[in-house]
Amino acid sequence: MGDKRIPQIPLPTLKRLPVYYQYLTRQARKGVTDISCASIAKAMGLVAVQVRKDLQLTGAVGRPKTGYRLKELLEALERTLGYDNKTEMFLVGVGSLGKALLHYRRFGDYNIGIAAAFDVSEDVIGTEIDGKPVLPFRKFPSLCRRLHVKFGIICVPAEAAQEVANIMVSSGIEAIWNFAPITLELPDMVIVHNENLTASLSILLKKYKTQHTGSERE
Amino acid sequence: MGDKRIPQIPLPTLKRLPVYYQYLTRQARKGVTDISCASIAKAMGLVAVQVRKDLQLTGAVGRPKTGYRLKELLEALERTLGYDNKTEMFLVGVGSLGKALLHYRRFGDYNIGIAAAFDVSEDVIGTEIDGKPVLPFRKFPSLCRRLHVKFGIICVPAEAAQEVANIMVSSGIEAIWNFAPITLELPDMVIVHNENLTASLSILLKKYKTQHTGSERE
DNA sequence: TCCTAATCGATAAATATTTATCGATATAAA
DNA sequence: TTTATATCGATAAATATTTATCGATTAGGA
Repeated sequence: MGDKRIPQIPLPTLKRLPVYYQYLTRQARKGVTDISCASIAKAMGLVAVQVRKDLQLTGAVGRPKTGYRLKELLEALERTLGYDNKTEMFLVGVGSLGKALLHYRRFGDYNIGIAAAFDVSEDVIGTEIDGKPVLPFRKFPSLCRRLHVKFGIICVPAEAAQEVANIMVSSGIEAIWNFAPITLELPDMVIVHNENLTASLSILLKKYKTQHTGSERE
Repeated sequence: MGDKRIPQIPLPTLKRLPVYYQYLTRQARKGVTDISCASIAKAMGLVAVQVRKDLQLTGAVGRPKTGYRLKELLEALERTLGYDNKTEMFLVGVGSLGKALLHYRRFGDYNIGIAAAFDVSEDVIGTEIDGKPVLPFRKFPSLCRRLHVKFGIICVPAEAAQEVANIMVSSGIEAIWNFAPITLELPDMVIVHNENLTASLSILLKKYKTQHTGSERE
């Protein structure tokens, strides 16, 4: 079911790589030039072997006794994660969450930008948020095709999400970052990545209760 | 490293349970009364055995031929995920993301509420967002103790996150939902759940590139 | 009433991921 | 120059997770 193509990088590793990258960027800014798996692991609450195995998948090579050259390691991560090419996205749904994402500056660090936002509400159409124009959603298909945008962000309510996704895909979008708490039904070709904040908060809640009310009573 | 307590529910399952819950709630609203693993799996892009195994961990019991009684299943999930008790949270950092979370209505569906927000900026202190007061951060410790709030949300910039987390913990917070892109160093007792939006977007990017530029050239 | 088909629950197999171990090697100190 | 040691890379072991299989059971139709 869904995409059966074998990923070159296991998903658990892929989830950790960007976090390593963030940490390593900060270390580089502090002036660190060489770094070992052990120190990375310590900072991130992991074990060294795991970090080593993850980093091996980026093609980076370290050296005995001193570890990795930080600069080389960052470059390897950038190549692996695709930060070395500019990526433009279109966002749909300029509610409070959509606005928050439009304000987010950090995406730029990874060569990712939101080119424009779309909505159906007259209240926001015509405004600009952090320099990005908010356009009427009916213009999405033509603009998407014209600018060859392949990435979409869905920030509309759950009820509207499937329809927005359908229009996105028929307009040429090939990868969707979905903040609506529903499972989108789309062709297997389309990459969907769900960001389900409520579900995520729910995990925190359960982890807490597991630890504090002991094991399930039975 | 970190918490070594064995979780009763495997993390991958725990991540899926709230998503089942969301889907099942919608089905219930549509008037569905009985539901099978096969149909749930189909809707969510999973396989039936996996859904069955996940649901078994909630204690719900299904019946041959008809599947689960939806009402019973929802109750089992609510018990398992802790939605059956009210949870109050404090949020720190009322930037655009913090505001977006304060506006989020869906947390209420799970009996989770943000009781108040805190910031150091005079621009927001004293305002109300969706009925929740924004208070000066210096009042956090006393209020936190007084109201016995155990859950904190961190929406401040990365540079300030560790300090905010420290103050949270010393004020009695026991579980933190962290939106800052850094790994917090805190006592093992404290549950931390990271919501790293940039890292997450990065995963989408990589999945896309993996599928479209084929396998790593080598 | 009897038969068929759909479904669960349990067990087992397969696969994926994490963790341990160990030899080789380069750096830095003696 | 020699030696001690931190580290990597590779391989192997352990663990966790997903997927397959199969018997038992129940609803619904013949």
